[in-house]
Amino acid sequence: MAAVARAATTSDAFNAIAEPQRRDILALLRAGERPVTDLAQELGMSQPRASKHLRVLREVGLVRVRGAGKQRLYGLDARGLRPIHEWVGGFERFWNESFDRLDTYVRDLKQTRQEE
Amino acid sequence: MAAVARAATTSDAFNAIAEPQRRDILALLRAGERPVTDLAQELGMSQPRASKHLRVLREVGLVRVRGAGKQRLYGLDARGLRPIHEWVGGFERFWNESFDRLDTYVRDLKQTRQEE
DNA sequence: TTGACGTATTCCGTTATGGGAATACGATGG
DNA sequence: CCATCGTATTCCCATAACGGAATACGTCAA
Repeated sequence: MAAVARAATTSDAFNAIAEPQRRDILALLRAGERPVTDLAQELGMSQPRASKHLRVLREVGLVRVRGAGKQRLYGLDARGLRPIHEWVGGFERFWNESFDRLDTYVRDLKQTRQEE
Repeated sequence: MAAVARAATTSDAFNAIAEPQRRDILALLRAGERPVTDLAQELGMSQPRASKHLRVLREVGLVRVRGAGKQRLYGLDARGLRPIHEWVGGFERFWNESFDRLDTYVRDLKQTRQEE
């Protein structure tokens, strides 16, 4: 426990949605609650895997579980996505406006020789 | 090269912005182009570290570099954030609407005993 | 050329993540 | 109580990812 290594982890919404499969799960859940098996099958992944992803999603609060008899129904709790939407939204004017500036870059690149 | 292990990597915008420090960098760049040293200092991180983060951001296309004499100026290219904004936006109605549904959950939790 | 400055990269160590397989749990129906 | 279904967890592996420190590069000035 000397070096710090990886700083953050899969403990916030940003990280949670960085995983494609988790995004898929969230997307599916918009249609309504679903048991793990359902999701796993629909997404073509093993049940354990789906469970793991759901765990992460649950820990960050993007998903809720509800026991329904023998099953456990997972449901979406999108509130955690709002901060993300807002953060990204803070760049909205840039992805429209930035073209002028980009032209400058592009022009420059021809002599700067972009590495890689 | 048997087990696949981690599927995706830090090769897309979603992953890029999963890192708090990279988000900070992007935020700073909204003010305009900046050399690495500047960013590093302002964010209280070492120069190598800043360079590494900028590399990731560059590889996903969220940032552009431009050689300016002895320096290299980094600039924002927010276009890559748009898809993210849209994806997350797809959940907008849920973080407002979902309260009704949440009530159901909450009511249920009292008997289901949410683990952890 | 040499030196200096600004910046990128490499090497190393640590951590954590995603996946697979097997297994442990929990609840329900007999 | 037992078998079973649905689901979560554990164990293990391979890999990638951050961080730090040292170092290699590239460019410009003298």
